[in-house]
Amino acid sequence: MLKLYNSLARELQDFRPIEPGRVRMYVCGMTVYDYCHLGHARVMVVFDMVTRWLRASGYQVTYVRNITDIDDKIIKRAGENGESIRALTDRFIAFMHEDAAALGVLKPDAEPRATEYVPQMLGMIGDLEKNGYAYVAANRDVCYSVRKFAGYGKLSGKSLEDLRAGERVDVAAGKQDPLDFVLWKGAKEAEPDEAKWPSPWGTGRPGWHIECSAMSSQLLGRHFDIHGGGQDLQFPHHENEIAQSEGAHGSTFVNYWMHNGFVRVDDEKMSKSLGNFFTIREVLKQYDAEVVRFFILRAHYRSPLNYSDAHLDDAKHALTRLYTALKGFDGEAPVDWNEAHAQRFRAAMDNDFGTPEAVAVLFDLASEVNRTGDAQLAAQLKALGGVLGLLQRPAVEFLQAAPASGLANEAIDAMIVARAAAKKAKHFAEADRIRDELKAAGIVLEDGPGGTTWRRA
RNA sequence: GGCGCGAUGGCAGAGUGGUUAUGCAGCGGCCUGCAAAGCCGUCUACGUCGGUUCGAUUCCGGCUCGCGCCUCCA
Repeated sequence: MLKLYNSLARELQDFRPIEPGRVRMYVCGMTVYDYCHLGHARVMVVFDMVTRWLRASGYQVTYVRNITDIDDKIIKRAGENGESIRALTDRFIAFMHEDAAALGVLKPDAEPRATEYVPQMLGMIGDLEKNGYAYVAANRDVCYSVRKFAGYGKLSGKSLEDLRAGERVDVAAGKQDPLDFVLWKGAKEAEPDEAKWPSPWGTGRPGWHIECSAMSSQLLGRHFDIHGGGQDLQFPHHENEIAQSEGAHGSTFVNYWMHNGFVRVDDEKMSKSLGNFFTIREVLKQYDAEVVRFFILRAHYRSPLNYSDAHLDDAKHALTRLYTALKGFDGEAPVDWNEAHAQRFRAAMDNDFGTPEAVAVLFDLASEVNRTGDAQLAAQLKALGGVLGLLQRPAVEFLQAAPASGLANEAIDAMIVARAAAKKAKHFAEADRIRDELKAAGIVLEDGPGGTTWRRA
């Protein structure tokens, strides 16, 4: 039985889908006006892992991850670049897909773009108005009246009073309550036509939160199983989603809320506003994408994850150990779930997606493979790694994966041949010289019974 | 100020009321021409003060420190 930590209840709960055998999950994706950074990588990898584990557990999963392609920052950036909003967002969606693919993230079942669901959002705002939750503010924005929604604060654990006490934002013109948020933003003269849609409340564009309420109910139904995203979305974004969806539909929105922890740099949250972020493609110039995925999965999804070169190097060495164990085995087989390691793996994953422990099982399995040379266990190792989206390449390909600049394979092979000749002639000084030369170039030699193999350090 | 999370060995990072996490790094040994890889063995732990208990790193409370949210942010 899968247990997961439900942010809404703030406790570990047994997972029971609404419909037996079927899971419907929605995750808040990216706002596409810039490259994805490591924080985005974490969300993508974490919920990819969740999807894979649910599927491995026999569920039929429908996974939706949205794309926010209209908001203040997008309008601003497109203006700065002198390009259309569509051109800007299309470009960064393509980059996002490249990054996701590199990290072994499978495509969600649907990736709705906000701009394609404006009619559904308007319908929902209409329902909210009808139900008494929405009002038109003095500045023509349509706002949500949080005090009308009895459950406001249930996800973030905040009360309206607490929130008001810490108020540090200027109250937008015309809001009845500082915490009210915008459902529909009235159009500004200076904004491009591309950012304007007609509506019963005048020309404008959607507020940020309404898209997720509209798209999730459209694609998954009004009531679905899991809603995920980064911890920073818990408040106000997800709190507002609940207020909108439950206010409009009058029924429960989501059963389980999952929030992944932040990626940090020097013990501080990596974020756009702090400017301390590394883009995925920046990191991938230096590290193999699978190392980055492994680095993310080696920590529990709710824990903070500190980024540094030293930690990535550590992850690389660790992953190298797993691939080294797999070297020389090319058999593949589906996971044998009756086998002892697989059972431990399952127990770890069923405990709130305990990937750190699941990865530890992989290492135990690797030791066993090294000790016994058992091909079946090697296949099991590869298959279990596959459940996490790891270890699927031929071992030699990973071990010899070439960095941007480095010695060509042919040159390495030639030097190994020369060294073998020197060794045969007992010219060990010459053999060692060649080995040292390769080592200086980042190539490590390993002499085995079947000859010499190499890998990149 | 309000709300919440966390503090584990040199580093990273799990977990558990009493028995080895795991990886990297270190040390000793085996293997090797010497190495590397691998194998065997091994050293560094559970912030602090109290409480509960036969027994607490694990449960409860105080304290200290760190982090997050309360503003766009995955």
